[in-house]
Order: sequence, then C-alpha cells, then structure tokens
Amino acid sequence: MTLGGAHQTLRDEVTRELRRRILSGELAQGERLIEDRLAAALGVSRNPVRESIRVLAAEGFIQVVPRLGATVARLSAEEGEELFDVRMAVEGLAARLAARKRTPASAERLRRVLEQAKEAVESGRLAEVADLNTAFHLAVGEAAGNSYLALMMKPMLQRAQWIFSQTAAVRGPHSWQEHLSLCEAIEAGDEDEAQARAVAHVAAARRSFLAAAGRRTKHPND
Amino acid sequence: MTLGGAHQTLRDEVTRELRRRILSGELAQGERLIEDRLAAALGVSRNPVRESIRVLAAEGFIQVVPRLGATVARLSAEEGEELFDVRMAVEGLAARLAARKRTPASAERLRRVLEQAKEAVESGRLAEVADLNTAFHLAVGEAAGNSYLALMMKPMLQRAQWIFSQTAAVRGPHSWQEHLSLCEAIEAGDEDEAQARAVAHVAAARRSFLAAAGRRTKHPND
DNA sequence: ATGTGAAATCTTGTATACAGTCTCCTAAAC
DNA sequence: GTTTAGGAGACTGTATACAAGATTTCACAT
Repeated sequence: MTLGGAHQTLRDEVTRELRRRILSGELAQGERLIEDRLAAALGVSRNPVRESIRVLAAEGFIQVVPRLGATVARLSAEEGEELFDVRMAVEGLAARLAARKRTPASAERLRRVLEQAKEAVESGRLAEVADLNTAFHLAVGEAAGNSYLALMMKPMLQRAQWIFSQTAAVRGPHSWQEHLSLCEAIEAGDEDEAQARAVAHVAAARRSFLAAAGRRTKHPND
Repeated sequence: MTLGGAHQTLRDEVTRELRRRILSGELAQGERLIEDRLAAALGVSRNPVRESIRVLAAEGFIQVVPRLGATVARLSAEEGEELFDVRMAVEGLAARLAARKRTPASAERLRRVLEQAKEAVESGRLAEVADLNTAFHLAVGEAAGNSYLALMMKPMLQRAQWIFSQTAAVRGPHSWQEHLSLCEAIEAGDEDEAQARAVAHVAAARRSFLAAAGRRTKHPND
C-alpha cells in the first residue's frame, strides 16, 4: 500500500495521513472528500477511511452531512479568531496547573521540545517548527497533569496550527522566546506568572494572525 | 431493528444510543464493548457500531486499544475532579462571552431551557433534570457565539453529566437557582459577574461531587 | 433559449465475508 | 503441582458486495 512505515492499524495511519493533508493544505478547505477516491489514493478499502472521517469530524476538521458526504471544514476569519479566546482560557489554565504540579520529568520534557524547536528554527526547517511549536503547547498541557485537559487540547492545538498554516502567519523567533519565558515560569512554580505568560503568548499569536488575515482581502482558497 | 423512531442514519442512532447507555450507567465503566454483541443487541451490523465507537472514543467516553478492543472509559475520582478545573476555565469564558454578545434570541433560549428544567424539577422527573441542566450549560456555550467553544463544550458537558450520574451527586434545586442567577447576569450584559457566577456554580458542583465521592469508599461498579 | 423529467451515474450507508491476532483452555513434560 | 506448548474459539481489522439516496445528463417539450 501507499502509506509508509510500520503501523498498528491502517485506520490510524489513514487518520494521521488525512489529518496531515488537511493541516498542510493539500486537502483544501471545503474540498469534498470522496471515500472511494481517498481509499484508492491511499491503497486501502473504504472502511478505514470512513472510520477516520468520523474521528476527524469529531475533532472538527471535517464536516459531515449524512448521505451528502464529507468536506474539509471551512474556517472563516471569524472562526479563526474565535479560537484564540478559547486558547487563552484553556492554555492559561494549562500553564497554571503545569506550574503547580511541576516535576523534574515534566520540566525536562518541556526543555527537550524547546531545544528541538530551537534547532529547527536555526537550521531553517520551517515545516518542523510549526509541529514543534504545537508540541510544546501540548507538552504544557500534559505537564498540567489533567487528563481531560490534555485530551481536549490536542485537537484544539492542531486546529490552531491549521489556522496558522492557512493564514501563512508564521512568527518563529518571537514565539520561541515566549515559549522559553513560559517554560521558566513553569519551572519556577509561579502559577500566576505562568498563566499570564501563556495568555500573553496566545494574545500575541492572535495579533499576528489578525495582521496576516488583514493583509489579505480574500482567502487563498477562494 | 431495535432502535426506535425515524432517523437519518443508523450510525447516528447507534452513537446516540451507546452514548446514552454509557451516560446512564447501563454500560458500566471499564466494561468491554464487543462489536458483534452490540451490533446484535441493536439489530445492526458491525459497521455502524465501529464508527460509533471511534466517535465516542474521540469524545473520551470509550478507550480503544488496537486489536484488543474497546472498553467504556474508567473515571477515577481524580479524573472526575480534574474535569472541574477545565470546566471553570471554559464555562467561565462561555458565560463572559454570552454576556458580551447577548441577543434577545439567545436570552429567550436560555430562559426557555430554564423554564423546562424548573418544570421537570417540580414534577420530579429527575432523569430529565440532569439532561436539562446539561442543556442549559450548553445553551450558554452557544450563546457565546463561538463555534469552537460550543463544539468543545458539548462532549465536556456530557462527560460532566456522566461523572455526576456515576457519583449519584445530584443537587437539583440549588443548581437551578444558580442557573437563574447566571442567566440574569448574562441578560444584564455584566461580563465579570457572569463569569464569576459561572465559575462559582461549577465550584459548587465540585464541592458537591467531592462530598458524594468521599461518602463512598469504593466505586459502585467495583 | 429555458424548463422539465427520467435515465444513468456516482456516492454513501449497511451488511457480509474473510484473514490475522489474541485469549483461554487443555494436555503433556518436568 | 507447576509450567509450557499447542490448538480451538473469539474478536478485531480490512475488504468486498449490495442497496438506497443524490446528482448529473440529456432528451424533449414549451
């Protein structure tokens, strides 16, 4: 089959691959997803594809209308902006809890992701930078030691990454600095400061998003 | 087939029915979900059941291990408690935004749910009360006019309802009073007050949960 | 030209079939 | 009595088949 590498189930591979294609823009917003064609393109049967579609729909990447089929979700500029409000609330909480429940292991993990991101920035691998930035945010979520928070943050952050890639609003170095500063507050166990820095970080991302969105009158996929 | 009423797709019916059985406790925590048996019990084939399982897994009600099968998720007391932190952050935001963006239509909708809940309480239909309380919280989420927030709150609130039903920690009348008070703050457009009341409401629910959880040393399903 | 309607085509929804994996039980070996 | 190899049964993962609904096309009437 077309999908590479060792895997546990085709279904999981398909889910990851479709998610990746959506996040990367290979599958454009609003594009119709025809089960047969996806299955053929991925070299699998329709069954794993269908199950993947349900999962991605639950995560909000795909919109499904019974009997009419599935399309890649559309993100209006408003919906993109709305997400930042949610992120400030959720990631602010995550940072606070991460500071409260910090352990050497979780701090180590944050530092490691940060280090990888730094390397990727310096060697100019931009595609990886986006993934690693998301990974850092998720690591904060996991450091919070709240399983539901982590469960909820994963699709939220992927959606955020999607929005950014669609808007072409990248802000590599600034973002990395802010991550470092957040990491330090968490390590210091300063809950208020950690929350404040997380919220400020997301707010900065929002400004960057608004600037990039304002620069374009129309959406690239229109 | 066994599932009642008019429907769009079997898949959706199955998803709702399984979710209902989990929320109601008919399917106990940790219980193994065998596709064949569920399909037979619901009078459908395995396919719709499998797709439903993926969806419910994405919502966090079911845990799936590839090749080993699916089980109803287990909620430890800690995980139950953790959810309240998330709810305070998310529902606080929802209440704030609902107050900011209030419209006659959304206020009307909140009032209507509140009214139904009141009737259910007064006529002692306890099963409905839980559903209507959840519906009120969700209505606040929708009144916030933030599509992702609403998308995210739906499974979160269902999970909260699940936790409560499992703990048998019901607090009908108090809860209703607090809903009313929150509704008034939203109608008045007082963002700070709305957020404060929502947070206080969830905090009260947490205390009630902790009291009920402390009352039992063991879980009823153990 | 425009609108209408029915056939043909495409697509989804559901069921069934089969292959591979896991579990559990049995029985032999020590 | 305990342990381990092997095999039967059970269950999941994937593919294929078929039924029903949606869309397109094209002929025909206006």
